[in-house]
Amino acid sequence: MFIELDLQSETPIYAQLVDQIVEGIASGALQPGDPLPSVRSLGEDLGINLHTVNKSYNLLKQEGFLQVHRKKGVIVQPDGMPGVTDAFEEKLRRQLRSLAAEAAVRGMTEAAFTQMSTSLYRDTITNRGGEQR
Amino acid sequence: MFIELDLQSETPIYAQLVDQIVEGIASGALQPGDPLPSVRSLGEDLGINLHTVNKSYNLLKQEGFLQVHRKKGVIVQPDGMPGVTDAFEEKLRRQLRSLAAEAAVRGMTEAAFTQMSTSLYRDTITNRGGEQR
Amino acid sequence: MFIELDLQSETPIYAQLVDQIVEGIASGALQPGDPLPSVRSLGEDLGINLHTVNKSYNLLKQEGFLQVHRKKGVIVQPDGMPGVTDAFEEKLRRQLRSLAAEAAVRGMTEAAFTQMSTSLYRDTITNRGGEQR
Amino acid sequence: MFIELDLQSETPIYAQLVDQIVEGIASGALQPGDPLPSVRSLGEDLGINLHTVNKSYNLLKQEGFLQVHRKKGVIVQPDGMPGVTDAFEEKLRRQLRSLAAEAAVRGMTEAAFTQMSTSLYRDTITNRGGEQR
DNA sequence: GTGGTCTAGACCACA
DNA sequence: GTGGTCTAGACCACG
Repeated sequence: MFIELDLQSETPIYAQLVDQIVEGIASGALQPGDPLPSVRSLGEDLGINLHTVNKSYNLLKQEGFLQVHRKKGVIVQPDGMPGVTDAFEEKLRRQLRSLAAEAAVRGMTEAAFTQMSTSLYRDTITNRGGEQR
Repeated sequence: MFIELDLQSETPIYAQLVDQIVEGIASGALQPGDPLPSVRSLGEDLGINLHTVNKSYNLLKQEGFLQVHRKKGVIVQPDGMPGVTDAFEEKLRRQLRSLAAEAAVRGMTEAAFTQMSTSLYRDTITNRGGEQR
Repeated sequence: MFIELDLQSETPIYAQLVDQIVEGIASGALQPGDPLPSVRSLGEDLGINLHTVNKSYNLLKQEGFLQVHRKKGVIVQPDGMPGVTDAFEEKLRRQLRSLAAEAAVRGMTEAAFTQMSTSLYRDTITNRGGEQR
Repeated sequence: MFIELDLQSETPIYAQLVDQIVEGIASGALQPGDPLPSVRSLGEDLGINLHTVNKSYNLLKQEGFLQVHRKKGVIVQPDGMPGVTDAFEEKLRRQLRSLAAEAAVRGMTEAAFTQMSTSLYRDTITNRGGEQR
């Protein structure tokens, strides 16, 4: 597994898990249709409570990133990922604004900020072979 | 006052306040040396408890954005804002990575993501006379 | 518990608690990785409010002496204590200078002052097996 | 005047003033019998409230470091400084213990700590020509 | 059950 | 009147 959790972090474990799975999909490490470990086995692997894993899976299902199949178990959404919803754009705006403001106050230039955003975007999709829409 | 809080939001009130003050500094609405309202009056204005305001002020003091002056009360840091610390860069990286990943998965292009980052950065510093690029 | 508070003292309770915990770590009574009581139980034990305990814990967390672990609760920093930071050296200097000055004015000799410093340093690390000199 | 105040400091202004005057006496800059500025003029010089100066002077009078003469005004104690009282020794112990503990935890050696104490003691009495009891 | 957050009301030191 | 401290009681997210 490519998942790393920081138990000292302020961000809840379930949220870290959600993030890492999304990053896994973005990078191509997880392809549409790919199966995910069962709640129980992943919980064991990571040394965390299975309720926590469950919470992450449920959130990702609600968002449309995962599907829960009665037979195949939990798999990565095979029928196309959800697009840019209003809710997401709103969240993106809010967080970017906050980060940009602090960056500006700390003297980070626009160029540096933009550069960082771009390079982090690129990093996340490294393994996808550029089949970017 | 230019501060707007969403009391229903899941992000803590004190964190929203912190953000808004930082954005105020970034935009130039709050200049170095400017006094901030007392915890009591701001709390009253915003309809929140003074302890909540206090928590925000203290966080900003720790970060070096505010000073508690024995005569002037709470003021915006007059002696130069803190630079880009390791801690901030780390936070920036972590959050940008997470946002970029979800954006990519949802089909937002690199150009769109970069564009959004840049424009939000610009928005935050509109009132500052562009003495930062 | 080895903690004694003087509720009548002019030094805030939370500061006394901070001191005592640091002394506990120095003496070896608290080892890296050791769990601390929950804010509730310690508060009850000491007859103080849990928020006061919380404040102490948070200060110690900021300084890097404690960690808030999502599974183990609050524990003594297991990954190496913070070193001699500029801020600490500054504080040390300021306080020692003040104490030394008053001691000198009151006729305490350099030898007596030095002797007292040394012996108090030794006292604090008695139980640590001398792996620090 | 050799007095410097830090209005951003956590230590109250009156306490800083007390400290600096004691250090002045320790260093010999203020000799027994020397007059101190009036409450009013010192307050003006330092840009602080005269009540604050008053508080400092009163504390120092209580401790026996100053005398208030009806004619000469405020002067440095000419009839011998107060010795090492129980209260002072207690205060000294408490603060040194606290500092020593934190120093030890941060990895400062006994030698370094002792060295620092000694050198700060020496610094305070530099200008006194060694007429140390 | 844990820490985090928020509210509320009170006292005090400080300036 | 200001911030700092302490107490108290409540709700919530987390695991």
